[in-house]
Amino acid sequence: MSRTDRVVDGITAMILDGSLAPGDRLPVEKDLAATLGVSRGSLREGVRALSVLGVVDSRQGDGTYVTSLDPSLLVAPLGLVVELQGAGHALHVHTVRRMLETEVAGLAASNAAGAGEALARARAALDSSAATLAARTSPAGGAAEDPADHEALLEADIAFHRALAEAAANPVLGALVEALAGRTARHRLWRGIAQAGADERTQDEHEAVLDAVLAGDTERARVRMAAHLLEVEDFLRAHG
Amino acid sequence: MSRTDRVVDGITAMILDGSLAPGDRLPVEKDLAATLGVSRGSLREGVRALSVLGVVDSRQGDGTYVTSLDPSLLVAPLGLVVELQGAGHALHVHTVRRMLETEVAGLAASNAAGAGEALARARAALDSSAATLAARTSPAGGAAEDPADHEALLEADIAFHRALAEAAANPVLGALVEALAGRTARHRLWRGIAQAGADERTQDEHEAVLDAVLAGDTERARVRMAAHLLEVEDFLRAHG
DNA sequence: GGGGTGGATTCATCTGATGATTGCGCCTAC
DNA sequence: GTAGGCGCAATCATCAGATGAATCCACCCC
Repeated sequence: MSRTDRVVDGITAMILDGSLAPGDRLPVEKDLAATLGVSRGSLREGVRALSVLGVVDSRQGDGTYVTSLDPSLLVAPLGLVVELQGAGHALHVHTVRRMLETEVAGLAASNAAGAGEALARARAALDSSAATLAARTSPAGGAAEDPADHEALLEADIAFHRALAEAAANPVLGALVEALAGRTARHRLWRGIAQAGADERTQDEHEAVLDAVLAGDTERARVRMAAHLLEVEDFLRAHG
Repeated sequence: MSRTDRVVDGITAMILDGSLAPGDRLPVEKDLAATLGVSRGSLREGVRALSVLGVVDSRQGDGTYVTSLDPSLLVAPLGLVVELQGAGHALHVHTVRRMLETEVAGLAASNAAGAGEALARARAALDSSAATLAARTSPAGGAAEDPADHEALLEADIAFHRALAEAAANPVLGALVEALAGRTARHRLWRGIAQAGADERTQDEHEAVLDAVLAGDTERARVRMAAHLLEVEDFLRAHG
């Protein structure tokens, strides 16, 4: 086992056995290096690795702290990994995303009564994208999309799905969906959707999902979300 | 942006734009450090971080290579992250696991015809655990479980779910399930199940799932897997 | 032709030093 | 007495150089 691995294992072990809790500050580099029996260089490599994983956070002039260990933080690096998959497993990734988002819609519908704020954000996101679609200069299906419109629709799409995930009230589920539907992946998708002139249809599908969620109709919400993402998958197959 | 981040971004960018493909060898540390404009120490921190993420692999005396970038490799660090969640989000994690495994069962049933080998391994895993249950000295429900039996049941459980995931033929899905149902998490679960004397029942549930999968009955496979994992979740709530 | 051996290459690790940033206590001015 | 500014100490960030360990590969001997 390399020195760096010893560092990573040592620090995670300290977190697991409770000697380091979220928010706690790690010993200074020199002391921690001595404790773990490695040099400062090796220690820094290990700490940096944990930093990339979102487990700790180093601040110059201050110290190194254990993060909150929130799922959203820790799953973030998975997004990078999804990017690296490239086109090879894009369809597989999206299949999993569809499964998870379907459950998100179902849970959000079940929780509709207690998730008013999150659902209001979902509503606002759809209003925003509707306004963009109504106000844009070029007609639907035009090849010369306004890049600003494109960006606005992408933002609204992300906001909509994120708000639904919050309404589902499962942070692990939300974090995974966020990681799987990465920004660049979505960027590619939306390009294809816009080129096919299907952005208005996407808007309608989003509206249908939200209607079912707001009505607390779990099954309809699930089916509509699944159908929506199957459409997206078709775009992946056809234009991806 | 720190130097190390520059290193991570630089290397991932090279992979994304195709100048580095899976299996390729990275330039030697000195050259790469010069290219990225950082010292060797900073370069090593960045490379080590990517190594922990499973993106690259350094071998002393040889060189540093881009890994296969298989989902199973890249999702592995997620397992560590799940461990760190501790009891806080255990139920949330398992809820997501249930969702994914339900889909695994469904896909495995759909693919039953073309996944004979994987399903044979699932069958073998169940035979193994059945033999363990039949041969064990202490009667069911005994508090004094044989640790060896406990370990054997755990192994068979892991093998069963893994074989099903292979039959589902979606590597991303399989990798996620593997990460979510980590070894130590399962260890805790099985302890609770054994103490409650429910290991025979678990065996029956596994058998029911496999029957439906082998019959190619997607819906029955899904329902039975979901029901099985709901049982497990009840143990989490009661004894976790 | 096959197997062993040596050198060259490359990563692994350590040591020491310097700069940048932050936090905190003290000190001064009002 | 209080508020604001200043300086010092602590800490991480980064660099440079040197040594050890593992691997690969070509060469040589048999």
